[in-house]
Amino acid sequence: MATIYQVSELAGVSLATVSRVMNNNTRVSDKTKQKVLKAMAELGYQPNSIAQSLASNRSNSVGVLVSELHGPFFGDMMSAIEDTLRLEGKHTIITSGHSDEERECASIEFLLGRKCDALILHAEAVSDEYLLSLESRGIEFVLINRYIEQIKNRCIRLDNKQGGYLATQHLINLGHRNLAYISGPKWKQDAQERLQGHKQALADAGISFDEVLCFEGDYRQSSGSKGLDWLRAHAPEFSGVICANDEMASGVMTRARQLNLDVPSELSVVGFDNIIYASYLYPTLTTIDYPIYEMGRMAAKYILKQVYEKKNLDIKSVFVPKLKVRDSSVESV
Amino acid sequence: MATIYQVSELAGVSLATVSRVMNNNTRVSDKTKQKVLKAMAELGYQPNSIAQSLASNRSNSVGVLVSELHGPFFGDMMSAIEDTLRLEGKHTIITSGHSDEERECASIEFLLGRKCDALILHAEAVSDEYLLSLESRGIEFVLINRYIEQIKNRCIRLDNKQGGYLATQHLINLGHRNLAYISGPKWKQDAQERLQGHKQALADAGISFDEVLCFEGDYRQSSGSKGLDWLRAHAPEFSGVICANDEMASGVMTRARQLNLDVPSELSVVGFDNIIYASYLYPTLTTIDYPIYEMGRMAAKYILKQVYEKKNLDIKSVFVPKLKVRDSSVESV
DNA sequence: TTTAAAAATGTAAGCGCTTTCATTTATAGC
DNA sequence: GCTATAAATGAAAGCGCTTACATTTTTAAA
Repeated sequence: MATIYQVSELAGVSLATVSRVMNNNTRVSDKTKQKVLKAMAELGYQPNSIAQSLASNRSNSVGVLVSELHGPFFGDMMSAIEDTLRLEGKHTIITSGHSDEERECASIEFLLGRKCDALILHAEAVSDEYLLSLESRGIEFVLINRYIEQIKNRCIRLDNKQGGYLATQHLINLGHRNLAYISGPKWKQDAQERLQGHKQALADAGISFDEVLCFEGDYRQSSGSKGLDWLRAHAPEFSGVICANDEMASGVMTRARQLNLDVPSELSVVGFDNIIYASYLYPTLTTIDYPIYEMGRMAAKYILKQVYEKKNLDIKSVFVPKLKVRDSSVESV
Repeated sequence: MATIYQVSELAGVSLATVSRVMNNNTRVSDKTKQKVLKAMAELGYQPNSIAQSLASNRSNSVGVLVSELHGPFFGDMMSAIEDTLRLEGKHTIITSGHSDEERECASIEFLLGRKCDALILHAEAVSDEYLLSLESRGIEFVLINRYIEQIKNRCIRLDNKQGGYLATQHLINLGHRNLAYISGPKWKQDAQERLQGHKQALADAGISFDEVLCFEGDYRQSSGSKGLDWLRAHAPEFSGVICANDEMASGVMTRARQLNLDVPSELSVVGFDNIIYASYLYPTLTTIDYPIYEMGRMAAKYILKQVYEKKNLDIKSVFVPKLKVRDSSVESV
């Protein structure tokens, strides 16, 4: 592997000059520049990124923390981030935190140990204080799907409350009055917000919220099934159920089928996220679209702008959810 | 950020000694070791991984190439790899190649430029020659789901042919004689092998293979739907369809429903891969289990063994597919 | 004790770049 | 042609580690 030294020798210039043409910022005469470029091509020179990092104190890598590496939601998020960063020659180091405080923390420190220039975090379990402490440590980062007032400009988020509102309003508009809700884990911010939106929609329609119509799931398929069972056992009758994500909605539909409860004629189901296979389910799932790809892209842009000084990037921090009506919800009879 | 120099000063030893306790391989007396450890703790010292990499000519990072960052299949693969490598303090740089020769190539060179110690590749589009050239460049890598005779020990793969065989045999055993097949893109090795298995199973059952019962899809949901339409328009009657992956099978089921064709009573469907939501579909999908998580883990182990000299790791290169019977396939009437 | 071998520790030369500062060369106004 | 200034280039000092080799200390056999 050729080094900068060999290039400088072949081109008959100093190291500094070669370095300059590589980082084509400083003024180098066009003539020498061509000489250097020619030498580089001749030697098939590739700068050693490790050495660059050490000397410039910049690794050109950004660390990403997701909850899980699998799952359609995070897949889209990672895709968006990697696509965007790669175009600028930055690389993406991905870790998963499994929604666990300790593991999220360990992942973040791991990324920092790797000298990432910045972090993009989908951190669920770690405390606000910890995140704020990153800020005071001078670490560059951006949060996806989390809101902390003190650092709101670092938060790329969806208006989850509005999403919860839309989902519930949709069923109310279809004439449903008795609605069940399957929530995500209540310690998660997005779960809380979605539930708030649900309550608000009920209130605005003059329907009172009933605790017994609300089941706390864990965002996984199985807890949708479990939730439906629990609700049927404990709650008064209901004609529709709103789920805080699509996977639980899928669980509800699966279980409903086992119970010979027809979706949507006997039970309308609404999900949240609009993950790819929401439209593969039967019936296809009415849900709230979460523009995670766009948000991932935006997070990457934020970093490009703040850390890598790319100009002309408009940063938008709050995204608006949209109702996606499909076959799993119909008018109440 | 404390450096090794400050540690050495505080501990009253030389740089070399500090370095030695960090890489706790060489002999350092227990007494000095404790002194150094204490100094490190006191300073909150974290080694600079970039400097380590430069000095040791080892980045402790492994590059991973997948086709897509999203999708349940690659999600599991990445999970497995990251989980395994992280335990050893290695990090994972992920890129996607989108099944496109140029992009796969660019990704690989990108990873190499980042000085990855090794690569784990799910390369579909790049040529055998290119991959062989990596070998001769002295690059450490392992291939997932691809077989090249000359470097077979670097290939972690599933017996795709056997999988195709099992899927078809399953329907034959259920009494089906008229079977359609929806293949993946024929230029992909796994698609070819799966189709071979299908043909073999037909042959072993004394059924002749009919080109017109075989549709070439692109592994995506939509081409399953398209395939079903095409087959119904062009092929003789069939009571079962084997799909080269689950997504296309899902497409078939969706389209069948639209056509009022009942699965499984009028059409048995079998998929391949056993991705997570194969069991969420309705009816739940009979499929071939692809132990991608185990294979990802194995690829990572291969690297740990070959590149990072971890001992006591058994490497297994060929994995065996298993039939997973669910509700989408029944006896032929 | 004496001494040779083994164990522990230190010295210093890189790893391949970036970047500050000094020096040389070109440019232009007179 | 001669300066004053700007532009281009070069020299060299790091960045924070690892590691070959040299040196010192310990251990144990004679």
